[in-house]
Amino acid sequence: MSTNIQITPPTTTAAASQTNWQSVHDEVLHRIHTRQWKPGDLIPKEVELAEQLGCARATVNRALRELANEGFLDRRRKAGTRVASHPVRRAKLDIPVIRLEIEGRGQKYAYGLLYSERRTPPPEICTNLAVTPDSDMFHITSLHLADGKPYMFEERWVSVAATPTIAEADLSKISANEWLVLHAPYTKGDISFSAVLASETEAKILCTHKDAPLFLMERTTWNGDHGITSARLLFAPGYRMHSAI
Amino acid sequence: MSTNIQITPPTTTAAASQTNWQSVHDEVLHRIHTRQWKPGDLIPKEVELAEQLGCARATVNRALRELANEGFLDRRRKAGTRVASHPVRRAKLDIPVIRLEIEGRGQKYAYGLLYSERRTPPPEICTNLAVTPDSDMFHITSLHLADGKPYMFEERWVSVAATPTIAEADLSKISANEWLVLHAPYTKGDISFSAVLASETEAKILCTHKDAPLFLMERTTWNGDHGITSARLLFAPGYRMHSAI
DNA sequence: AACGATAATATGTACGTACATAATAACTCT
DNA sequence: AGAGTTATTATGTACGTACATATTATCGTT
Repeated sequence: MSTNIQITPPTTTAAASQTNWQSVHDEVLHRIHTRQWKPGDLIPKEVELAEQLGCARATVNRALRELANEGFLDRRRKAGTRVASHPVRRAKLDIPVIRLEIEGRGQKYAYGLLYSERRTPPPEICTNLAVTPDSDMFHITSLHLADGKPYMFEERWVSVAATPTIAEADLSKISANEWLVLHAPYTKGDISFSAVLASETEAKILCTHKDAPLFLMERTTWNGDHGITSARLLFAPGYRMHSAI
Repeated sequence: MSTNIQITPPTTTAAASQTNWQSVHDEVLHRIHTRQWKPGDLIPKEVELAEQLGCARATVNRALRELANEGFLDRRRKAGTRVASHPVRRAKLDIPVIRLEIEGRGQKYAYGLLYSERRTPPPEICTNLAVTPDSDMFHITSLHLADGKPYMFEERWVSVAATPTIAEADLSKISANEWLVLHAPYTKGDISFSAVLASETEAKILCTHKDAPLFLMERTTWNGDHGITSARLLFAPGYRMHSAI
């Protein structure tokens, strides 16, 4: 089986591109972009590509696996690899702790606890987190500010059963969000985004007017079957969430 | 031929799990979740973990690499691997072709071209896509419907230079969005989300009232240094975008 | 003490081999 | 022909070895 002639001692030479998985990745992507391989097309099998490009199958495998993750390829055993026919674009949303998001833009972060009470949850939270109506929970509302201006208004329910130590946390110093990130790991969660109108109260808190358009992020997190927290994050008018594709 | 003699899990736990990268992944995640390894902690090096878990370093490497991608670990050569101290949650947003999104929910999709003109772009599009004011472009607005009800209103500029064949596309049959996905691959793009109020016209088109809160998605895509298209997608009230974490 | 060169080291990658798995294709039996 | 079984095949994974690379740690030299 004919070695591909691996060229030379790979040392030293600033050889343009040795055949690494990244270059295979780029080459395949290039062929897709230039439409040599069109959506739906079956591309050569790993062994063939490896031979063509002069590298090991493992290397091709790595490259194609990444491309499949990124949504450019569809791969199935035995059936082979084809260019995704409906290129689902996969945007990666990094959702940082709000403090870091603000500080990352060079603004000054501040945080204020508005309200905190230990009480039983309302019905919609029960269904949301799958807890009983007599559960021991914290209800917390707080405001996050950037450069002194209201940035995000947070309303949150936290299950004490799921995170017993929260009773000891000083939530006037650290935001519930941030505390939870550090102390209450979760196994799954979901997040949704929508647009809503500001209520009278919300408007007052965010220093805007009633019926202003607000960006709303709703998050629920779980640890196994245990609902941990459910949060409603309302961003001040003008907020934009963005991401590269 | 030849039955491979499955070498059954010899020692270790009766756990049905063989040591594959997935199980290493889960085990590490478990240790993070149970706070055996806390945010900021340095975890054992790959060779040690491999020994502990009875597998090859490559297997551990694969598992840890995935965990780093998911944002749970920070890895640096020589410095080792530590639990991410500010767990950035990485939500994967799949942004499908709108038709598939609607059909995927079992609703009936319909599409109407409202307006299409070949003309030069306004200033904000020029800066947006880095094209000259005398560029040859298409300006297209259209409406996407789910079960006969307005779902999303699309306003889009497409550079003819970047996608010559669009002149031949029948945009009353296929949406510009979908046509572009199939015929104009891009190398990079960005996307942003915000909340806005419906203008008079927008309200009429989306069958809602003026000043209704609308979810706005703005997308720009590029092929290399070539701006391809810039779109403004306005979703009817009630729209929610969601994602798992 | 400051600085620069050098060694040490954990992760990153490449490769070849071997086997596992899923899905299809081919075949057999009724 | 239809149903069930077996063979085939492309991807998926595991492993050991070897080497690359980015940092950090160490050691001299000034």
